[in-house]
Amino acid sequence: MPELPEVETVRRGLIPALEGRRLLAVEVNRPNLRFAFPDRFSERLTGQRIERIDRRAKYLLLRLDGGETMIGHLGMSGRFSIEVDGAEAQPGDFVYAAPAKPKHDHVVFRAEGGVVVRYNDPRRFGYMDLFPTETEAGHPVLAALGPEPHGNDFSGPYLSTALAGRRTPIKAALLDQSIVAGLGNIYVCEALHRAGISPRRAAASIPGVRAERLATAVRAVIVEAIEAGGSSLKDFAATDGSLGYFQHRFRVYDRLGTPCPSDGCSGAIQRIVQSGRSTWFCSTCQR
DNA sequence: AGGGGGACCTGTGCGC
DNA sequence: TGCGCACAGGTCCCCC
Repeated sequence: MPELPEVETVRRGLIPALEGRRLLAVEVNRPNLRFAFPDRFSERLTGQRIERIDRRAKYLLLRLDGGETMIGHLGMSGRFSIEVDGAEAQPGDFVYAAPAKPKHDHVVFRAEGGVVVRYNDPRRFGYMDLFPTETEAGHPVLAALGPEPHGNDFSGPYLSTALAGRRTPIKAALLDQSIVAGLGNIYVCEALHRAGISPRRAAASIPGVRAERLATAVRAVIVEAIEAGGSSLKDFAATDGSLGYFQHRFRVYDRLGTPCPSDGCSGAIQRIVQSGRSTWFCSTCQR
């Protein structure tokens, strides 16, 4: 499912269900997702109060009152759903849609107030770990991440410097989480189209004003997508079962053959493959 | 060292 | 209807 806007949407959905609540039980239904769960995963979570839920790039960070943080990544198909146990549900409670196939409910979190949060992930590319919060800066998956695309550290000058000397296509560079953290295939395609830059162009050939334009496009597409609740492909739903609607604003992603939406452009959207992944773009206005 | 390709998984949609 | 293939929002590892 998730790039940064979708993960942020999930975070916002989990907050009312979990923040301030203690975990009463955590069922782990298999030994691993993409990697093995850490030692005593369930035991270390049980009894902990979730003080806050943060996000870094595509990672969710659940801050526990015992001093550890649970980190989670949704991979390609991970999703959380929330239910409130019928007996404890109150009018107006966040009673949320159940996921499709229970056989892929790999982790079930039961919290105070009858809250049941299920992690469902058919492809199991997701990931969960626990670490002492004070060691966060050295955590292997977090240490090398670049700046958030809508944060103050991401700018035209930063991007220009980060891309210097890179022979790789700009499409691949923007997917590199150490350059900018949180973009995936959708938002890279969309940002390059907005910036009028070809996905095939060498990253190093985007200095100065073009880097400024690209950074602006990246920021804009991420901010708009967060505001829209992310993009819902297939049956993706946020934790509350609602759908993001940014997919209706896609200009190029999965739009092969449709007219280019750029003002005054007579091109049509094409699809190519780069590093084994689809890229959609307009070769008329993206140079 | 940077960059490309394959691997990890299951599900779905399409053409025949 | 069934079958096989292509493809899917991510990232890690290996090899050049």
